[in-house]
Parts: sequence; C-alpha cells; structure tokens
Amino acid sequence: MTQRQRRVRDRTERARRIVSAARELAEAEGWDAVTTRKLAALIEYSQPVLYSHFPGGKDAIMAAAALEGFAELASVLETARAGGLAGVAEAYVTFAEAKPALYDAMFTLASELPFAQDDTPEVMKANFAELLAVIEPVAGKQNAGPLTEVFWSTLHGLVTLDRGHRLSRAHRDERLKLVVARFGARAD
Amino acid sequence: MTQRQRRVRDRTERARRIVSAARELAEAEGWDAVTTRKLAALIEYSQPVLYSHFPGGKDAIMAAAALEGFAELASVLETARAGGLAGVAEAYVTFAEAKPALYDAMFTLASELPFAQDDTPEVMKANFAELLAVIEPVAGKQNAGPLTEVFWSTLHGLVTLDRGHRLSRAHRDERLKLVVARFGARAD
DNA sequence: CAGTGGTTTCTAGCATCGCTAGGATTGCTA
DNA sequence: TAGCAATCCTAGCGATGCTAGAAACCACTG
Repeated sequence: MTQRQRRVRDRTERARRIVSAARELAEAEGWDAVTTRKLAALIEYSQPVLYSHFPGGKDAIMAAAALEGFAELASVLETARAGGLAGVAEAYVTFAEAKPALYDAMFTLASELPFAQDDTPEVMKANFAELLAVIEPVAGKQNAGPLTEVFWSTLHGLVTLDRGHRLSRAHRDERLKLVVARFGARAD
Repeated sequence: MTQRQRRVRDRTERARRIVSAARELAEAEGWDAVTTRKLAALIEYSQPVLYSHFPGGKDAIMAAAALEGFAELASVLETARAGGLAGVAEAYVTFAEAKPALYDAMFTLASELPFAQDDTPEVMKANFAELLAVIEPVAGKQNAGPLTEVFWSTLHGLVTLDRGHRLSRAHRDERLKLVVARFGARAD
C-alpha cells in the first residue's frame, strides 16, 4: 500500500510542477505565451496529462497559480503588519510589481474565483483580514469593512494603472505617501 | 473628384461600423466572443476588409473602441464636474458599470495605448484633467498631480475589484461616500 | 463602346490555440 | 506468466487571428 502512497505523492508533485512551470513561463513571457503544449513540453509529458490534474484546463491551472499567489501575498502582508498602514501599502505594491503575471492571474484573469461569498477560500479571506487589521485603528466612526475595501481598491488601482503605463513612474513613492496621508489619519 | 470623396466617406463610415459592431458584441458577450469572423459577418464583408481598415487586426479595433471610450468618459466627467468630487466619483464608477466591456478595452486590455507620455492622445489627457480639476481644491499642501493619480487609482480599483466580485455589492454606495470622506477634505 | 490598369474584395488556406476520443503502453495482481 | 486496470500518448476536431493570391469591380482612355 506504500506503492499507492508513492504514486499519489508523485501525482501531487507533478501537479505542483505544472503550476510552477506555468508561473515561470507567465512571468517570463506573459500568460498568452502559456500554452498547454508548452506546459506539456516543460514537464515532459503530453498534453492530456494536464487535464488529468486540472479538468478545467488552462483556466484551472491559472486558478491554482492564483491561489498560490493569494497565500504568498497573505504571508507578505502578515510580516508587513509591523510596519503599520504604510508598511502594508508598500508591501502590497511591491509584491504586485515583483510578480506581475501572478498578480494578473489573481485579479485580472481568474475572476471566477469567488471572493466576497461563502465559498471563498481561506487564503483569500486572509488577505482582506490583513488589510483590515491596519485600517481598523484609523477607521474612527467609519465602517472598517467598507473602508478596507476602499483602501484595497486604492492599492489595486495603483498597481494596475501603473502597469498600463497610465501613471508617471517618477511619482511612485510620492503616491504611496499620499495614500498613507489620506488613509492613515483617524477619521471621526 | 467628388467620387473620390464619397469613396473616402464610405470607407470611414465602414470603419465606424466595425468599431460599433465590436463594441456591441463585446458588451453583449465579452471581448472573447468578438472574433474577426463574427465582425466580418456583422458588417457583411469578408475578414480581410477588417485589416484594410485596421492593419493591427483585432487589437487595433479594440484600441479604436478604447479611444471612443476615453472620449465618452471625458464628456461624462465634464458634465459631472458641477457635482464636485462626489459627483465625479459617482459618474466615473457609473460609467464603468454601465459599459464594462468598453472599460475593459480602455484599461485592462489595450494597455499598449500610451498615456503618461508625450504621444498620449488628447482625449486621454482630458480625462486626467477632469479628475485634476476636482482634486486641486482639496490638495492643500499636497502635490495635486500625484494626488489625482491616487484618486484615479481608487476609482479604478473600486471598478475592477467590484467586477471580479471581490467586493460586497451591498456596500457600493457606502464605499463611494468613504472615498469622498477621505479625498474630499482639504489637507494641509 | 471596348479595352485596360488599378483598386477593392473574396476565397482559400496557414499556423496555432484549447481540448478530447480512443488506442497503446505500462505496471500491478493473482 | 496471464490478465486486468490504471496510465499515458497519438491523432485529430473545431475555432482562432491573420494573409497570400485570385477574382471582381470600376474609372478612365482610345
């Protein structure tokens, strides 16, 4: 019966390699360059193997990558919590800048992943919780939940607009300071 | 020589119909459903005709749609300027909600359109100018340009996160009020 | 009116994509 | 070792964006 265990382990290991290969390729050449044929070649198997791991096909692979991304982002935000609102904002933007393709998978693409719903994965709730933790002290009379959503929107907007070359690169740090100035003060 | 003029007029009219058909189809079924074959069928011509108008192919057609969108958004924001910062914020979000596919073409997709650069089309600068107009009075000692970028990012983030079902629908209006509360006060 | 040259348009096809059915191969079991 | 079941691959389908080359059209000249 250990044989069976090893085979299961091999399978999960191979699934991991698929997602890993997808992430690397996406980060290097963008998600459009991530084709099932290239992925199959990278893991040295044929195409149908991908579908035995991810019946949903390419979308499911991207969703798996996105879930990894949410876990990593949550971890990053957790360690940044010590830096307060400013530290979290900086960490969030830096994460998105460092792994743009992953961030795309998390937000722009795989938007089928449920979020503000019952079946939202825990890792995704964790991200919101981290943002909430630094917003709550400055919420004052304002409702912390919606205010966190606005704060999150600001960070997300900064990331996506900057990516589309909509913002001037030179003001990058000044923008973050302004975010802190507008959100960091207690409102009551 | 009037014949030549009429032929030119017919051509521009047909180009307009292409973009129009693309926008309608995208708004109805999403940009993935906008294929060159369907567009050709809609305008009752064959595929290669599309490329005589838009050598860049589908991307160029989407870019043309995006430019139309920027012009329309600028117009919307201009009339909303009377409503101050709150009015502009509401108008921006409402525009994006009403024409989600168009908004996608403007920001998520055709990101090759230059913006914060020299060859940025005037219509795109106009949008920024409208936002700047309502931010300037509340900038105080803060730099109005970067602050406008942050404000814009917040609106854009609200739109895109909401679209991906990342935010709770119920708090939609409250979020906008919080945006006004955080950006509407003069900072000095 | 017939012919001619240039423009416009279409037919047909290429390479690639995501995805899958069905056969071949492998490895375990008895 | 024979048979069975799980695993994997070959081959192919339909659809995509895009394009080369043939066909149709139209304005102008002799």
